[in-house]
Amino acid sequence: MGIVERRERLKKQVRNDIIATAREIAREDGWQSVSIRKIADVIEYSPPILYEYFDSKDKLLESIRVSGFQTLKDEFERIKKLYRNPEKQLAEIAQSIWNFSMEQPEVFQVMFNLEGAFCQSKHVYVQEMNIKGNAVWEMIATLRPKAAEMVSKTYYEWWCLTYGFICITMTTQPKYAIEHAEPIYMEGVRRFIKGIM
Amino acid sequence: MGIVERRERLKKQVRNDIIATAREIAREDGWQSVSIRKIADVIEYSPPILYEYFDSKDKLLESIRVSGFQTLKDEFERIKKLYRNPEKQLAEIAQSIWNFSMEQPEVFQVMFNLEGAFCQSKHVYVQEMNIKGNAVWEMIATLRPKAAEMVSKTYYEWWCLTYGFICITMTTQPKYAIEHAEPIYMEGVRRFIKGIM
DNA sequence: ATCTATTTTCTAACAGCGTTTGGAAAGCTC
DNA sequence: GAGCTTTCCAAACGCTGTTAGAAAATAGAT
Repeated sequence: MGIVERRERLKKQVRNDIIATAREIAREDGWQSVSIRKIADVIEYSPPILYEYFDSKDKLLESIRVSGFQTLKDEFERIKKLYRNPEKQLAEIAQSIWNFSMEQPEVFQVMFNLEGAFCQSKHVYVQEMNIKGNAVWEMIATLRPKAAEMVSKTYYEWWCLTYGFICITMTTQPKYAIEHAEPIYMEGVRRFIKGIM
Repeated sequence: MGIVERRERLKKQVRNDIIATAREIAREDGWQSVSIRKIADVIEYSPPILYEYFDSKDKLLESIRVSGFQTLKDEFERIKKLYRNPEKQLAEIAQSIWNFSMEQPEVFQVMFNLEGAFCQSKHVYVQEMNIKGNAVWEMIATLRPKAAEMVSKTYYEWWCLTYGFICITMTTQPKYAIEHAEPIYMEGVRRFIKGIM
C-alpha cells in the first residue's frame, strides 16, 4: 500500500522543485525576475498548481528565508560544539556566514530583502535575531563576563559588522572583487573580537 | 516673451512633483507599492505623461538615487570645509549619513536597493564610491600617512561600518528602536577613528 | 478672427504579473 | 463500468510598466 507514500514523496519532490527553480532563476537573473509563471514553466505545471504548495509568492519566499536562517543556526550549533574557545568560535561563525552569503547569495538576499528580493514577513528575522538562546550572543557573553545589556550591545555591533560587510560587498562590489574583500572582512572580525576581550 | 520660460518652469514643477510623489508613496507604503499609475493619479495626469519626464520607472528611481548621492556629497564637502581636524570631520560625516538615512529612508533605500526598492543602474554607486576625489578617502589619508592601498582598505572598512550599521538598523529594527541604535553606531565610529590613528 | 502647425495630453491597448474560479481530466474504489 | 475523489488547468480579474495613435489645447501666421 505504498500509494499514499508515493504521492507524498511526489508532493515533497514538487515542493522542492518549486523552491529550487525559484532560487535558480534568482541566481541567474535576480529575484526581480522570479515569477510564478516562470517557475511553473520550468517545473512543467500550470501556475495555479503552485498555490497547492504555497499560499502566495510571499510565503514561498518566506519559506526560503526561514530555511536560510535555519541553515545558519545549524552551522552555529555545529561550530559551538566543535570548538571550545569562544574567540575561535566567533571567527568560525563569521567565516561561515561569509561563505554562506557568497555561496548562496540568492538566499541571503531573500533573508534581508536585498537586491530586489522582497518578502514581507519580518517576524522571521525578528525571531532569529532575538538574543534568547542565540549562539553568538552566548559566545560574546562567555568571552568576558559583562552585564547582559552590554553583551546585547556588542552583539548588535557584531551583527552590524558581519552582515554590514556582507551586505555592502554583495550590493556594491562586482564579482571579481569579492575575494579581495574577504580578508578585509575577516581581519575586521578578528580586530573586533580582540577589542571586546 | 516669457512663454517659453513659463513652460519650462511648469515642466520643472511637474518633474519635481513626480519625484516628490514617488517618495511620498514610498515613505508611507514602501517602494513596493510605488507605481506609475498611482503617481499619475496624485499629480492628476494620465500615466503616459510620466514618460515625457522619465524614460522609464527605473530612470525615475535612478534620478532619486543620483540626487541622494549628490546630497551626501554636498554634505561631505560642507563638513570638509567646516572642520580642519580629520577626526572631527569623519565623526561629523558619520553623523550626517546617519541623519540622512533616518530622515529620508526612502531615498537611502533606493540608493542601495533596500526593502523592496529596486533600481538597475549600478553605475551610480560604482562611481560615487570611487576613491578618486572622495572626501572620506582623503580624510582617512590625512589622518595618518599610509600607502594608498592601506587607505583604500580602511576606506572600505569605514564604508561597511557606517552603511552596514544603517542598513541593518533600517532593515531589522522597528522604528522605536532606532534612537536606541544611534549611540551604538556613533560609538563604533569613534572607536574606528581612534583605531586607525 | 480664422486657419494651420505644433505641442501637449489622454484613451486604449499590449504583455506580463499574482491570484481565483469552475470545470475538465485522471485516478481510485467498489 | 459507475461513482467518487483527487489532481490539474484554461480562463479570467485586476494590477503592473509601457507604447501607439488619436484628440485636445496651444502657438503662430494670415
